[in-house]
Amino acid sequence: MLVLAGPGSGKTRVITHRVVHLLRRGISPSKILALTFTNKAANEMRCRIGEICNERSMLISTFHSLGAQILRESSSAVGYRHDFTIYDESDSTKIVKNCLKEAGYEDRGGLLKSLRIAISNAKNGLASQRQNTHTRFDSIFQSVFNRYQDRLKEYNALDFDDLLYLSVEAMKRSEKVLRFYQNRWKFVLIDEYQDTNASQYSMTHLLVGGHNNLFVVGDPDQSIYSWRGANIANILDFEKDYSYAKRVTLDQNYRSSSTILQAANALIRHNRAHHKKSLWSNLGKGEKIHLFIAEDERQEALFVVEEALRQVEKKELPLKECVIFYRTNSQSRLFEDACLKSQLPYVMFGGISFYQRQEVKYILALLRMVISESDFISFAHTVNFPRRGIGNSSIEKLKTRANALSMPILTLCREGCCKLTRRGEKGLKDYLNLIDALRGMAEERSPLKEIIQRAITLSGYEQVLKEDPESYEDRKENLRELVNKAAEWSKERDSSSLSLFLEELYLKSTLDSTSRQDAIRLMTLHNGKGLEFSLVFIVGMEEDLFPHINAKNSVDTLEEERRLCYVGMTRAKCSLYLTTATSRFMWGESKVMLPSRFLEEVPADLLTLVNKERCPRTYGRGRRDHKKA
DNA sequence: CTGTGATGTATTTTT
DNA sequence: TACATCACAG
Repeated sequence: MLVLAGPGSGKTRVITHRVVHLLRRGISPSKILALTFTNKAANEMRCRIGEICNERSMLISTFHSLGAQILRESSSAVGYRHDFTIYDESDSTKIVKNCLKEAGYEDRGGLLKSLRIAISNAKNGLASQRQNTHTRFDSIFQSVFNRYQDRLKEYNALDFDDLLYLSVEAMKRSEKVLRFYQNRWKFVLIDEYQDTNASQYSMTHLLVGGHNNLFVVGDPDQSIYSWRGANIANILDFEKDYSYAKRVTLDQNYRSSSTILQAANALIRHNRAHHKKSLWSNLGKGEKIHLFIAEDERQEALFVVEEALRQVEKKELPLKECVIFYRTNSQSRLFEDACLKSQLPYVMFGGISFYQRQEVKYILALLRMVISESDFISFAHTVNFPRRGIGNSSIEKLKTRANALSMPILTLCREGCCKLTRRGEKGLKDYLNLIDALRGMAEERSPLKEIIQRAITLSGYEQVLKEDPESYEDRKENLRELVNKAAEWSKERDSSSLSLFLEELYLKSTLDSTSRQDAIRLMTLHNGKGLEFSLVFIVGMEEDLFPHINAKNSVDTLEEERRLCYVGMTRAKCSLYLTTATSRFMWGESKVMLPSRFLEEVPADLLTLVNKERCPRTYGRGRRDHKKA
């Protein structure tokens, strides 16, 4: 069954109710699998199902978590041990960097970044089917890619893409594995199907192979992840792939005023091939869409924050009903500052996620060394911090040696035959003692909370933090939060398994303790998908920022920007503000900005200019009343 | 090995 | 801007 569902038409509701329906019909919850793309979405679904029928034992998971689970159970089919570590983007980038160096190339002209992307694409497109054209890039790619894969294996680690790619491989290579999973889940439901990439598509196809009992929900007009491999054809061709599929279209919107929907419809109509469905609602016209034109980015931020406060008071809304959407993370700082200045409580989503903060990352890397003997990246991250006299050249020496003897890095260190400086030898011994002490605790099944607390103190990290009083409290607070999270997690799962805890943390981009706080939300447009708010600001509506300059050289990417704008607008229930600045400080200099074409694409009669009197000289609406400077 | 300061360089979106 | 890398001194 294919459900094509526009924004606000009750997509998630459809899935939750289908699950509930299955349960009521007596289907065992363990036979049901629901897949989402984000943990946030998975949690929400879990809660909503729980509210209705108090049944929590079915698997509701992201594709990546499912991949991890499959590989924990069946990784031997693809030649991996089951106790692998999962590397995030920054970990794998470090490896690529090393490989590039080893292969004898310099990272100039963004080569590193292109390689990262090429590697990811090769895995996501499944089967590294890059044609072997003999360009320079291809030869570099081949040698780096091979090294990269070797390193991952050596470190007993998988990157994010491997979680999908290798679980597909496992099912392809082993009939037994395939059968096992096909029998395990007899009902598969997928949310946001338009975001599936080739790996996810194959995974789905394989999983439902035995029964074809598949229920997907999605909206081609909300596809905003093609840059990470999502393929819109997966949803458009659904009826070809599954010839007897039924299709249902949901086009009544229960969220937004008709003005907002009209605007969004008009916008998306500028795409060549948007799915022909027009949203409608019977919630009334509501207010016009507000347009604010600021002189510069600071005025923009100030206006947005003040206006948010005004509206929230006037309409007696809770603060969390209000969101500020921006295109790039770098814009977030402006709004953070403005919120601080106006003493407006805020929560920022995305950005530097919790576990990527250096203090958290350090402790997590240390903990990973507790479970892994071969995780070189975490080793390099922790071995000389605090300073133990083991600098880059020593680490390099250890790495080459481990590689030559094909021995896990820690095992090598224990052998103690590496001819370091006297200080280095001593430092390394201290480090090993630290790891072993923590291992001892883990083996005795000490509570997670205590292991982590011990890691913080015993490593001497706390002392190091104190040296920078400026940031001490913040960092300490983050670590405290990590400890709390661990305690909470243990209690919830009734488990004190360090490895399970780490895995879950690494697959999570955020720590969702903030989700209930009553504060205004700051996030990128991408982060907003699936959410709704009474009061929405979309800021930085300027050419080259939104649509982003990098997206402007092809129609496909430009249309994706437009879909992103569509997603943003349709988050709004009753008030929508679009703001733009005529000049903006970027790359160290002030630049004159032109209003986004998306503003022109919204019918003028749906808009109202907020600040006619304050900025009389600037841009008016439409070509006709565009003032000449 | 470690710390400092100069110099260069690249700036989308994320599981 | 702001982050990474490099050269150099201690």
